[in-house]
Amino acid sequence: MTQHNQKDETLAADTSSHRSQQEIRAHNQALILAAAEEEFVLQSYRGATMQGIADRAGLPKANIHYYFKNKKNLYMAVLRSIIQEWNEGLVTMTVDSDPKTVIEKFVRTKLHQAFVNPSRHKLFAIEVIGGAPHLHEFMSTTMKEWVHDKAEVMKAWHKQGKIGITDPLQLLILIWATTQRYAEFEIEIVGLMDKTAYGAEDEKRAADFLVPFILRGCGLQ
Amino acid sequence: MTQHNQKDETLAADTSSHRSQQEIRAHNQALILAAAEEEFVLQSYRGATMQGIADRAGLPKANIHYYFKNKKNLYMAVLRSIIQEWNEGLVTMTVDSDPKTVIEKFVRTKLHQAFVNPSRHKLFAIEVIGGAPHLHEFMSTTMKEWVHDKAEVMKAWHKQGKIGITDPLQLLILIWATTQRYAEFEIEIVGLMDKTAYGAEDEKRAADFLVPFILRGCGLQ
DNA sequence: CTAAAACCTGACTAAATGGTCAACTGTTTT
DNA sequence: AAAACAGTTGACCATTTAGTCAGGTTTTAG
Repeated sequence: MTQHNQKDETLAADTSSHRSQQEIRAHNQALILAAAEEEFVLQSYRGATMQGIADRAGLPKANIHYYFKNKKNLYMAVLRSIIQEWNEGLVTMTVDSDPKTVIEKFVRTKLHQAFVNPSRHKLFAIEVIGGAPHLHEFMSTTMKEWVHDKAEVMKAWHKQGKIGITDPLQLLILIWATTQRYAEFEIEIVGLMDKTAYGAEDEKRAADFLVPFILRGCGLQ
Repeated sequence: MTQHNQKDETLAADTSSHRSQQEIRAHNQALILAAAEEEFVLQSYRGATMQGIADRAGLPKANIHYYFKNKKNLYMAVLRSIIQEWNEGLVTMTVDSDPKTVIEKFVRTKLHQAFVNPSRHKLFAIEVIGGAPHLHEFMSTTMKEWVHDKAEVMKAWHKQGKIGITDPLQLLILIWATTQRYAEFEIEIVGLMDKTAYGAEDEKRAADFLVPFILRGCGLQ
């Protein structure tokens, strides 16, 4: 509303001894977004309260409303940052790429994202499971294009005899399912391993299993 | 609203021309549980309202409270019915079983459950993603025992050279992830296939991809 | 230095919602 | 038949919570 005023205007120069308004704004928005992400995951949209988010961010509730018009607005902002990360994690994949290399890289990237930032994957999952009411646009444009594009590449690979997969969509679903699972079902998996949280070795353990398994499944080993 | 005509009312002994109280009770409880399941999936625990569940069941709100003490009670009842189904879908798996047969059966069973009753899988997933606050007991007893039991069997298979898997837990995670994904992410998957709902052929398409892929991954083909 | 702009926040309000209850109707038992 | 019991429901209440706002403080620009 009243907060789309000055944006960068200085970028580097800041000689003030106090925190500039830009810094404050950036800092607080990041603080709120992080708090909101956690709260929305733990409590889901309706269960999360603005007061809870405020407490987690260490700010008064009215301040949350100062930066984000309303709850929905804040939720959308969190989703937007997740989509942004999703876009960054994309592997380049062309007809001339080596399937084994590309698929291994893709699996490892997605798996790493899952272990590094499980909250985001959980939130995304909850949104999709609940019917993706706020993600329709993203899923029917960006994501669909990407999927169809990659499916074409994989079909070409198959024609060249480079890969044993005839239904690329199913493979993409499988890779997403298996990698993201470690984030989404963190509590269950950690519990089954008699731990309380993932250790550094768990991503490796997952990758050591998953990468060869999937390559074998694709007939690439 | 008032169209709950009597159904069979024949069951065994019922000479009355009206519905017996037992029938009424069973009927209404089932009605409410089904409505609650949908509502809890779509809105998540806090988002679901007793009024919403009542509307979906075609009953006045106070009637929901007559059958289920409170919201939590109702939610737990829904979870309990899900766990019951989970227990029924278990494949018998011993050291002497044939890995290929057992794994294929397991995958097909889980996949079928996912396509037949996606709502339940969605609800279970939301619960786990949100930290499984109501499933701790189930996960730390029944489920853990089952997993450790099957892991032992698979380790024995590996020692006998019957299977190329050294980390059975990872395999179980993968099978659950890939099969349940079709239920949990129904909206996304259906959207990517340019449909609005699964058709009869989609379970087959998933099975035709998944079963050979997983068997290959296990080195069983 | 000063005025404007941006930031901050305690106190308040309106709406939503879980849960209760008393009065009622229909069924079962004796 | 009639008492006892089970099911039904509109009206009500207490609590929670998103969102507002007026008046404050701090930063920035001229």
